[in-house]
Amino acid sequence: MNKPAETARERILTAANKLFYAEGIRAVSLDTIAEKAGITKKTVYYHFKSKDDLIEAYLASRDQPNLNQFRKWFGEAEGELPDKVQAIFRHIAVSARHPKWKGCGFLRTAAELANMPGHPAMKVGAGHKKKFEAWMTEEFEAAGIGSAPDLARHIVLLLDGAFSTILVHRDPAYAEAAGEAAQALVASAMASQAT
Amino acid sequence: MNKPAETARERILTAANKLFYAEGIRAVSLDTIAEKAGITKKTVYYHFKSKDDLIEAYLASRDQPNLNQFRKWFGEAEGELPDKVQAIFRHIAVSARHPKWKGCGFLRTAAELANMPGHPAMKVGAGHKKKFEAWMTEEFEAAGIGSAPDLARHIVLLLDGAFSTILVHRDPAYAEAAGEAAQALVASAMASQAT
DNA sequence: TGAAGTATATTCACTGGTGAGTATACTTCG
DNA sequence: CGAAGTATACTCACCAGTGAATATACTTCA
Repeated sequence: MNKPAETARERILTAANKLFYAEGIRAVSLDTIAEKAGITKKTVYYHFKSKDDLIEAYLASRDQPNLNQFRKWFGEAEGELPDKVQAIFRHIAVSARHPKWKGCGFLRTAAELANMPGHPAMKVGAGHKKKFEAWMTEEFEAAGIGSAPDLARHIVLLLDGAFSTILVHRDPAYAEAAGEAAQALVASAMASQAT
Repeated sequence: MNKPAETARERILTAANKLFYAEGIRAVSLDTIAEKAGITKKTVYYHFKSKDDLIEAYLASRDQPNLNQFRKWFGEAEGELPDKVQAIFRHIAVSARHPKWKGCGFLRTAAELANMPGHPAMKVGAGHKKKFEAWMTEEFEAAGIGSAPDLARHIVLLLDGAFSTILVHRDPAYAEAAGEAAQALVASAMASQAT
């Protein structure tokens, strides 16, 4: 009945999350992950077929938590729709000030695996981004915006642009700028929509 | 009087360009680069202090060519300022259809080196992106747009967003969408500017 | 002029270390 | 018992970087 708090599999995933995100996919060995999880490499291979399999599981484990985070930022924001969208970017700017922030794990993994388009982790990453875009589309449709899919895509572009440029310049101001552009685009789409 | 066409150093850089861009920084060994360049690894170390040094040189060698490409696309485009900006995105969409296209080398390198913010290659990458932003600012200022720096930054965000999302989804349509958003932002900035 | 010296450029063969993945044996508990 | 889970100890390939030697070309000065 005593809870060891975490199974071996969970400890592996926790360690993989931290290390893959902090250092990058190819920079981290399974030896390092096993050591951090407090088990041996063979146990990693018992729970995961290969390193690629673990990479996929790492991204899959971030899918829902990340989406929920965005939903929370959006939902709890004050103001109208444009402000709620902008709030997402404001929160990213805040996150990006933490020293451990290293951009978007999905985007960075996609960059590292660019030469393996069929990699299962790439599909998880693409699925994650699609879900975000679909959610934005829903929100815009609910607000009666006609060009909801186009607008959602523009927001996605600004969001991923913010992740990338902040990482290059180490300057969260790019998230603020993206938030302003997003706010303007949403406001403009609402204005051109007769009520 | 016979021309050996390329020095060893140039051959190394050419090989590094192709391999680093195609496979990623950490995925490519100096053995592979040396082999592709038709020389010995030790010769690589004669011309470059370390792998990190070669990575830096690789990015530096892409700085001007990439900027010139953007300038050419912009300069040769028909139409007004918004259309010229949009043309950049249209050309990216075309490029992204080539099978060898793997996104922006600067962005992907930044993603791989996210855990080494002080890496010299990161500075080269940041400098490259800053130059693009500065050039856009100039163009907008020349057109009499008051908020030129803000607008330039928004274009940068859309551009890097396009690079990232195309890579994730393997879908050049994101460049078209970004181009439309960029076109709209520029047109809007021009409209709100009294002539 | 030409021999001796020096800088440039390159090779072969190697090292110490790490990487992914595995063969086999031990443990623990239903 | 026997299956699930874990450990020890290993293989084999690769990788960043180096030591020692060599070839080539450019000085310098007797």
